[in-house]
Amino acid sequence: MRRSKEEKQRTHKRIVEEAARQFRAKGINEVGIAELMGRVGLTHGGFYAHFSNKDALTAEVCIEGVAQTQAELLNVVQQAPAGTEVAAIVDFYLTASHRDHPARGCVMPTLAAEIARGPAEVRTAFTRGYNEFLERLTPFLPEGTFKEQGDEALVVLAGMVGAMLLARAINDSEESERILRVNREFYTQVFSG
Amino acid sequence: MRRSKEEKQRTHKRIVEEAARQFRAKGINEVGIAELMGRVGLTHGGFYAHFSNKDALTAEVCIEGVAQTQAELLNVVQQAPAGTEVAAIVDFYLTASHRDHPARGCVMPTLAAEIARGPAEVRTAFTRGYNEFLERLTPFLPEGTFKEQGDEALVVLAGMVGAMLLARAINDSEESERILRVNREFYTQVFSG
DNA sequence: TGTACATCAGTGAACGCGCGTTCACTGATGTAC
DNA sequence: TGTACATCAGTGAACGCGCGTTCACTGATGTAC
Repeated sequence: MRRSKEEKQRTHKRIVEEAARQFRAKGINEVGIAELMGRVGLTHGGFYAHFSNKDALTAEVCIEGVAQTQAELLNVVQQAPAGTEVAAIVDFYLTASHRDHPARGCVMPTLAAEIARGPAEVRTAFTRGYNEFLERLTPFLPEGTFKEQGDEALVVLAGMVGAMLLARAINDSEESERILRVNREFYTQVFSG
Repeated sequence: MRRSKEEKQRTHKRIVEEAARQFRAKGINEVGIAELMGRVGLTHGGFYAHFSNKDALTAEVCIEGVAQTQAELLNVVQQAPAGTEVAAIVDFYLTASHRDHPARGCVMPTLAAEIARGPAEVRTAFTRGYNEFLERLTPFLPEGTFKEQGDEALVVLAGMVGAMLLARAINDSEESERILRVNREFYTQVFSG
C-alpha cells in the first residue's frame, strides 16, 4: 500500500520525533526498532523505507534534538531584559521539571555519553547541531564578564549540562534540588550585568 | 574446583575492576557478562558466585568508580599550594588525556546518564559515592569566593563533568580542546586566591 | 594430626528472549502515453 | 482526461545473533571428628 509523498514525509517526521522522545527517556541502545515503529502506529519492516539503518535515525535525532533545545533557549534569551540573559537561561534549564522529564528536555545530558561512544556519522551530526547552537546563543551573552562571549557560552552550557546530569543520577531529592539551585545562583551571580 | 577464600576475594575484585573499565569504555548495557568474565579469565557461569545479578555488579562499580576519582582528586588537591586548589583540580581533570581515555577516567561523565535511568539499587550506590566525594573534597575549596565551600564544590564538579561530556561527544578536535581550555581558565580565574 | 564429608568457586551446555535487518508481498500512488 | 504500468510505503514472517540467567556437574577447600 504505497503512500503519497506528503504522507511519507509526515511519517518520517513522526518517527524522528518519537525516537527523540524514546532515546532521551531510555537511551539509544535501549529503544528497539519494533517498539519505536509500534508507537508510531506502524510495523518494524517499514522503518527501512525511511532510514538505511538505526545509526542514520540516531544522527537525525541528534540534529533535531539539539535544534529543539536551541530554539527554546533562544526564545527564552530573546525575551529576557538586557543584563539578565544568563539568569533567564539557567532559570529555564536548571528546573526540577526539566530534570524529571528527560524525554522532553535537552538531549545533551541524556545522550552525549552514548553519542561520544557512537559511530562517526552520529558524532558528526551532533557536532553540527552543537556548533549552530553555540553560534546562535553567543550573541546574547554579556560582554567582558569572562573573556569573549563565545567562551562564556561554553562555560554556561557545560555547567548546565553537568548539573542536570548529576541532578538526575542522584537518588536523593534534597541534594538533587540543591545541585540545581546552587548552580542557578552561581551563573546568575557571575554573569549578570 | 572450589577456590580459597582469599582467591575468591581477589577474583571478585578483578571482576569489579574490569567491569569499571569496560563500563566506562562502552557503557553498562553494551558490556556482556560473558565478555566481561572472559577478560578476567573465567567463564560466564562463575559470575553468579560473586553477584546475584548484573545490577548488583553495577552498584559496586558505581561506588568503586566514584571512590577512585575521589582518591585521585584528593591527592591532587592536597598537594596544591594554598589558593591554587581549584586550578589544580581542573588542570588534572580537564585534560585531553582524560578525555581520550574514558576507561581510566571519572565515572560521572561516562555513566551518570545510564545510572539516572537505572534501578534504585544502582542510583543509591552512586549517590552514596557522590556524597562522600563532595564531603571529602569540600574542605579544600577556597572560602567565600561564592557562598559556602560546599556550594563551590558543586559548581566546579558540575562544570567539569559537563565540559568533559561535551568534549568527548564533539567530533571536532579543535572545538573539543577549546571546551577543555576555556573551562579550565574560567574555574581557575573565578576560584583562585 | 589424619580422615571423612560438606561446601562451593568455577565450568559449559542450555533456556527464552529481544535485537537489527532482510525479503517476498500488497496495493495505492505517480507517471507516461 | 483516461488508461496501463512502474514505483514504492508499509506488512509480517524469518534470519542469525548475543544477551542475562539457570543448572547439573567437577574437584579443591573448609570443617567436624
